[in-house]
Parts: sequence; C-alpha cells; structure tokens
Amino acid sequence: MEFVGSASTQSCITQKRGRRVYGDDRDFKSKNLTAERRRREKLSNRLLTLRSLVPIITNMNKATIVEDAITYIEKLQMTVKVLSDQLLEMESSSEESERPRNDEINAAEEMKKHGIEEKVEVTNVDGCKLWIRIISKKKRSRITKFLEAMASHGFELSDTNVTTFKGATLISSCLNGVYSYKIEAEQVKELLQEIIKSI
Amino acid sequence: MEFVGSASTQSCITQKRGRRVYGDDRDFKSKNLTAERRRREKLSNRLLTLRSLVPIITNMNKATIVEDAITYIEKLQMTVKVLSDQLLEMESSSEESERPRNDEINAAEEMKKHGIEEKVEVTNVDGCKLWIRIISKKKRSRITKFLEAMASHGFELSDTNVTTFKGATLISSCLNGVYSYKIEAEQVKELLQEIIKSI
DNA sequence: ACTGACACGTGAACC
DNA sequence: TGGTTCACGTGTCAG
Repeated sequence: MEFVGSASTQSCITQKRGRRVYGDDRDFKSKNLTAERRRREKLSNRLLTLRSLVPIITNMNKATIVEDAITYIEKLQMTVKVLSDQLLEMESSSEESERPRNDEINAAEEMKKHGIEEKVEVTNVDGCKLWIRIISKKKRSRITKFLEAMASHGFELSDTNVTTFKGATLISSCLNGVYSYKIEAEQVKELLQEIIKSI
Repeated sequence: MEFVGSASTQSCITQKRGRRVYGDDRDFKSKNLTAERRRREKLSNRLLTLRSLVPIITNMNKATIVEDAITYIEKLQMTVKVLSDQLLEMESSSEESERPRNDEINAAEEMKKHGIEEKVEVTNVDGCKLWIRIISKKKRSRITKFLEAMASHGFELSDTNVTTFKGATLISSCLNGVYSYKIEAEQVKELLQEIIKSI
C-alpha cells in the first residue's frame, strides 16, 4: 500500500524544537523511517499470530485481539487450576491409605502390651493346597490390599477367616495353587512376608 | 504528557490530495485527534493487562509483550492437554474394574446351574451384635469393595469368613455396632443389599 | 456525513 | 552516538 498525501511527509516551515527547517518542496526522510516500518510490521505480525492462537474471536481490531487473548488466557488459567486440583485430589485420595494413622500407631503399642507378635505360618495340606495363618498389625485396608495382592499373584484363597483383636489382625485361609507345579510352603511364606511388609 | 515540536502539528503549505491548505501559523486540529488518542490508550491498556497476566516477561516492548503472551498461551494449551490426558487416563483406569468380565458372566451362569441364589441374611445375636451372611455372585474385587464400604459406613466386622465356590461368594461375619443406639437387623439387611447391588 | 480503525512518518527519549 | 521504542497527529478508507 502506498501512502500519499500525509502532511507529515511534506516540507515544514517552522518547528518549535527541531533543528531542520525546510522552506522548499524537498522531501525529508527520517533516519528511522524503515526501522519504524519494521517495528510496526513486527507488532502486526505478532498480533496476527496471537489472534490465530485464540479460538474465540469477536473482532479483528488490534484492541479486541488483545482483549480476546486476555479472556482466553484467564480461561486457560482457570482450566489449568481446576484440572490440577482434580488431579491432586485423585492422587491424594489414592495415596491417603498409605499415610500412617493414629490408630495404627496405637495398634503396634497395644499388640506389644498384650504380647502378640507378628507371624506368618504356612502349612502344607496336600500337594497343591496350603493352610496359611498370618498375624499382623491392624492397619487400614490391610486386609483388602492383602486380598488384592494375593489375587494379583495368581493365588486363590478359600475359607478365609479374618479376626481383629487387640490391635492385631489374624488372617487364616486355605490357599489353592493355580500353578501346575507343586507349591513350596517355604517359598509361599517368604512371599507372604514380603506382601505383608509392603502393604 | 504534552507533545511539542511535531512537524505534523505545524501548518502545511502544500498537500497532494487534501482539501485543507494553510499558509499561516494557525494550528489545525484534526477531528479524530481525541478519538485516536482514546484508541491508542485503549490498546496500550489492553497490552498492559495482557502483560500482567503473563508470568514470564522478557521485555517491556509492545512486540515482546505479545510474543511472551503467545508463548505463554502455547504453554498453557500444552499444560491443559497434558493434564486432561492424565485425568482421562486415571478415570479410565479407575473405571476399568467396573467393566464386566467374562468370568463374571460365567459366574452367574454357574450359580444358576447349581441352584445357588443370591441372599442376604442378618441375625440378631445380642443388643449391638449381628451375624450376617451374604451369598452373591463372584465378582472381581467384590470382597475388598464390600469391606471398604462397610468400613466407610462405620461398621466393624470380626470373624469374617469368605468362601468362593461354584461362581458364588459366601461372606459370613459378625457385625459389631459402633453406634450407641441399637442396630436394627432389618435396617442393616437393606443397607447390605444396597451395598452388594452397588458394587 | 460521520465514526472507528489503521498505517504512516516524525521527534523525543532511552540505552 | 547510533539503534530502537514509543506517542503523536494526520490522511484514508469502510461501514
């Protein structure tokens, strides 16, 4: 686009503070003319790319482009906040059972007081059947986690009996092997100890 | 701020395309001078608020303000994408256990074949002690969910016995009331049926 | 005819 | 001192 007829491009007669005074029709070109042109173009391009990022555009004006960008950024920030809050809540709710609780600490003391010791017993009943007996500290959702862990290891429990007493939990159950090979009692005992320790 | 010394504010001698020609020193004020001033001020204010929204500011320039806003919006968009993906993944992973599985469908058929019916029995043992007996379809993590639900309702179970047989799960347990008032057997039975139905 | 938006060239100011 | 940014007033054009 060509710009013609601007008074600024014309020659000047008087100038309050400048040094250059022209009385003729000679065109004066400012030193930073092209630089200023570049600067304007840069800003315009940036505004264009900004507009391309914002999905909701009410107007094509420079001011409205920036305004829409502002509301969009605010919306994005709120979305990020809501999402991270939800994520944090889900994570904390899935981790809250791992937090030690007061009654769990009391459970350990009470067990000690009554002379109950943590114990894992595994007895072979027949070739692929074991009777297990576990005494451990009472702990929130320990039973559920234990059952889940056993299931994930491919064990099937039957006749499971759970009793909680004086801060201790007694689990006795019958373990049916699902593997074809013979179950080793000692091996299972170590695995049970590991499971109990980990949950 | 006062503006002095601009060549544009001075009187003009010639004009290529305009109609107004001044030869004297009379100051000419364009009609849209204040309007243009307002427009410029509006854009500047918008850019200022935009800058206040963007946390990382490399420069105070107009162009850099917009540039930083662009990168910030891109970052926010990516963050939203990552967060929503994570949330979606967590939700789908927490919902996958609710999907019916083949062995659960088989469980229902096997129960029917063997004439086992789902049942909830609640018997009063003494004032605040109930004996419960539940027969239901075998279902993945039903037991764990049941125990969790009971705990969340404030019930304490003892001497819990779980047996799984022919696609059915038998849970028998002793329920100790933690509330001061007397536990109504019928009330507990309805609650248990609700719990079993919901999990 | 009038209002709003824009690009333009320019001087001042700031490293 | 150069290079760069900014605000300014103005002409032009579209709705």
